[in-house]
Amino acid sequence: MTDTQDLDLRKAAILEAVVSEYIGTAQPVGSHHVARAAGINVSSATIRSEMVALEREGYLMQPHTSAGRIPTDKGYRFFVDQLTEPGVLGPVQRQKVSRFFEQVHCEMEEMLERTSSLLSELTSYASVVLPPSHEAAVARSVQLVGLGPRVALLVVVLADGTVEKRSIDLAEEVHEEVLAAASVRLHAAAHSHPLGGVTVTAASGDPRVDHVVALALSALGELASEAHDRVFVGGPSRLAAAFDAVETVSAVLATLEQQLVVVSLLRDVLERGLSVVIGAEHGYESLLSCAVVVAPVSVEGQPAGAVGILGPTRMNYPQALAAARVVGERLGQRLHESFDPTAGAAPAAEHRPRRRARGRR
Amino acid sequence: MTDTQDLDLRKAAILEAVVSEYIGTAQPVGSHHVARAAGINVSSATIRSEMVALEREGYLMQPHTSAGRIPTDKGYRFFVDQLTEPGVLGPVQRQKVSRFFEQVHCEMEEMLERTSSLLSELTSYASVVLPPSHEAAVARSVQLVGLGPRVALLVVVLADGTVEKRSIDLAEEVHEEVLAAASVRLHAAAHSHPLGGVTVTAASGDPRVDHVVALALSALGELASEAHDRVFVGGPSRLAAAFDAVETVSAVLATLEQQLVVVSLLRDVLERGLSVVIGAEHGYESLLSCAVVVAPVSVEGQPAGAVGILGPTRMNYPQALAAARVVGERLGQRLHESFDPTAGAAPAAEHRPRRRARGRR
DNA sequence: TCCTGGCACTCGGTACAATCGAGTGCCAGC
DNA sequence: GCTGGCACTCGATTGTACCGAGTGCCAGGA
Repeated sequence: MTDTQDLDLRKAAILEAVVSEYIGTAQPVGSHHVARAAGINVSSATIRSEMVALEREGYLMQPHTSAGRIPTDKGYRFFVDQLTEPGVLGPVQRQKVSRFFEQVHCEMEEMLERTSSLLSELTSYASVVLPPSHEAAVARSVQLVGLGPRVALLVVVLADGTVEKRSIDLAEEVHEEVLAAASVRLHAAAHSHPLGGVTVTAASGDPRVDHVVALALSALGELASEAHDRVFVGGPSRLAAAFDAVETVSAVLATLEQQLVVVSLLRDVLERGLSVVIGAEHGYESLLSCAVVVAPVSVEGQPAGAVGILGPTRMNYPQALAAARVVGERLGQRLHESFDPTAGAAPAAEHRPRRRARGRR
Repeated sequence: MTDTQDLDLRKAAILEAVVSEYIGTAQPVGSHHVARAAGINVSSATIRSEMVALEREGYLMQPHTSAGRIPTDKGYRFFVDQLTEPGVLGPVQRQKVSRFFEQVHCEMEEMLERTSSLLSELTSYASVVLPPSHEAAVARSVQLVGLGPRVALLVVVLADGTVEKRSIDLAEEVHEEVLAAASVRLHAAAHSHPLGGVTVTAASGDPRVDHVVALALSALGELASEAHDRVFVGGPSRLAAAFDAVETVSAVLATLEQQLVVVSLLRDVLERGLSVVIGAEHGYESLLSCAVVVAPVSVEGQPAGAVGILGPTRMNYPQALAAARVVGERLGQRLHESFDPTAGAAPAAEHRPRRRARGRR
């Protein structure tokens, strides 16, 4: 009964009209408006009866009798899945993207941060950028630096230019030389290895060194698994404009402040292979009135984080999908060019990426 | 005429009553309410005539005839300067602060970030934490790490545990050994020197090394001056609750997103030696309806950043002042204990800091 | 059978008046 | 110089009427 897959063609057209108009106006849409919409050639009366059916099937709802209809989450879902293809960015936006990726030249973090701003600017919603996981990242350098007599800092430089660190409590006082020796051993063991899989086989002659190395290794392990719980959130201020109830804004922002929640939301979406999550589809109560559009970022086919857009459920899906996809793709290329050691390093202004052409015209 | 300094005692009492009540209720305050307030022993009629005077002198205003009065920026200013002393934190809050500083144990950035959350939680406003400037920071380690054939990363570890980095474009391909040699020279030159004042005197034998060193030095200089344009903003979601117009929220958040603006605002306030800035007193139009409370953070008497609270002009100043002051002070101590090399490093759970006692009971 | 125009009905939004009440300014009197 | 009293203002609330967008239903026509 609720077989979703195919709504009768006319119903689909009506649903599309309702969603499109509601996205634009934020006002409940009445049968007359739908009748006037392009591609609909039946009277408003007919549309009314169809709308009753759509409502019964859960695609639409009425805020109150004698008002127009607004889409339900299910309605949006159908719209996104069946009625709309990715959409294309406008020329202005496309230019913004191009210019951005031509000009940006900086550390990883700053790049992600700015990408996040870009995405937010393109769509007028908040955006989220999830950095590549460190599990697979290759260490370029590992170093122990003494901070105090009993505190050392483990500094790891990854191939992508990221630097991670962690302070280590050395229960007892440790000599500079011991630290240095440990640092050398660590560097040798970790260099060019993925962060997750560093081991030190043989013991050195000095048990004090071994002790420090062991401590550092466990810290390294923690880094590998933990450190990627960061996201870059862009343009939260635009959320205030997208909603009208101040409490909604407050609740959504509060959720966005909890990086952990955002990270797991994004990961979850990615794992489920989705690109859009609407309203209650994710489990977060505070984000009930939000939708999230996600696009993966990949470097040479390997997953390397994601970009996301967070807006009201009545967001402009085609546009958001297009923006996320394009920015995700370009970001992947950019990461590849700038940071991947196998590539030609210094990024030139113009590079037509070698294609894996995807119906983008 | 507008001599501010002294309002007649009774006027001052009335002003105080109005401000206090308005801070609590956000409703215009009428003469009857004031008459009922503690410490006021005159009739509402008398108060009315005094209020007329206060309004004429610019301390109060009426949203419309036949409404109560609300304070102007000038009114708040007088309240803060003359009518209120710092205030004391409630026991619950004080406990939160203590527990926080006992438990927190992590890198600099995370500590600042969390401090920011703490401050926001204490006050229910947004908070801002300005990290210590790097100008004076002492380098613990300087390192060059090759990322690609023509790209190297300059990694600097500071005594406070901060790590800064900057990628360097080496116009031409550079050998690992050259990089290593340059790295060693840099480290020697920079170790234990303040970031701002690193120089390399003698040339090495190898011009290629010298070239790389020169590039790195200039990058180092940039780092010293630029890198501190960061702030940690906490609890922006609470702003949504503090204002009621959604556009205000949006404007304020947008301003908060521009780190640069926030940094210069804070620095400006610090330089002017103020601890409170109200409404139009700072020059930022978008923050017209905001007030900022700032407290310096100092480590052993040296300025080391600041903490700030950003809320509506009708914020609870005594509480905010107290919170900022206490957190700023504790943060300074904490930074000292954790990161200052001259101190006893490993921070134990209980340390009665040696005081510089300040009327805190 | 399905679509359509027509019709009665619903109900939120707006406009308007009446009322209420918190608050004011002014003034005569203590 | 303070106070109580009084007339007045004006936003907020309530009630009423009305408009109009929108609905559901139905009889008639392709």
